[in-house]
Amino acid sequence: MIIHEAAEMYLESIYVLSLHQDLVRPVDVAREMGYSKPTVSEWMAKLRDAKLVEPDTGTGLHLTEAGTSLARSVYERHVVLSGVFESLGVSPQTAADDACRVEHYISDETFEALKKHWQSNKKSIDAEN
Amino acid sequence: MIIHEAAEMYLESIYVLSLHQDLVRPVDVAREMGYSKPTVSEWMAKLRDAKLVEPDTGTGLHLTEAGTSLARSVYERHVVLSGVFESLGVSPQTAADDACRVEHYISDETFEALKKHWQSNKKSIDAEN
DNA sequence: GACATAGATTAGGCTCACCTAATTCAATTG
DNA sequence: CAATTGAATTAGGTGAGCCTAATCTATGTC
Repeated sequence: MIIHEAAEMYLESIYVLSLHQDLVRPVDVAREMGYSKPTVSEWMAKLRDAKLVEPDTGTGLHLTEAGTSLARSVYERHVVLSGVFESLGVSPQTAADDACRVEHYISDETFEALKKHWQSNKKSIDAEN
Repeated sequence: MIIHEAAEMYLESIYVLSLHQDLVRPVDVAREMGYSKPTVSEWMAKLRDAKLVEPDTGTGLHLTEAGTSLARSVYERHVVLSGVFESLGVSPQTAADDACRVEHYISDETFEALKKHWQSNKKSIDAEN
């Protein structure tokens, strides 16, 4: 399975929900993402086939190791990109919305460059205070 | 017609081709974008309906005023975003590829913030030399 | 133990943005 | 002027990613 924007969103959603609650069910993902339950159900099957979500255990959704690592890196992009945008003066809401789309489309090379730049920027701002 | 990524790409392609040649035909757009002629043909009809491309004049494709202004602003995003990425050390090819996708997904607010930052950065680099 | 309710899945359908194959149309050449 | 070639369009089709309606399953309540 080639991982596209949509798949990354489902993984990220499961991951983020799991940071706040210990039981993550398809219906929670559906609510969070604003999609119907059947849509989420289909996707969970695809993600299980792709070994990114554990086969049904009866205790909610669980990412596999591969799924976790993918979700984590998408989420890291989200955090860093929002941070970059906010540090340029963009409002938090807009920064988050834009990060949410851009996080799926940017290459590793560009992401790493932005991250590096942002981190050194943060350092120099921290140093000022 | 709500303008999506795809529509913006067709407009941008017509615009960019017209910078280099005086006759821009659907077949040129198809070659440039790597799509089939029927796909381009359909889209030209949609863009004509949306008053973004002039009704067939027999002298190739021409953007309307609205089409030109839209295409120009997408192209500006492309140029600025590539510039931002390259100024962070990203290779020109990757910077262009990423700009090509990101240009359609970023809000005005974030784009303007990036542009401003990039311009002031350029100035300070220029000042050093 | 029957019933209501919440969650999950199945079946079937829709739109979007692409495709190929076939056709039409116009210009160019033998 | 008939034949060829290149461009444009029409017709029909595909896959991705969503949807609703209906059904199945489990859980909690009287």
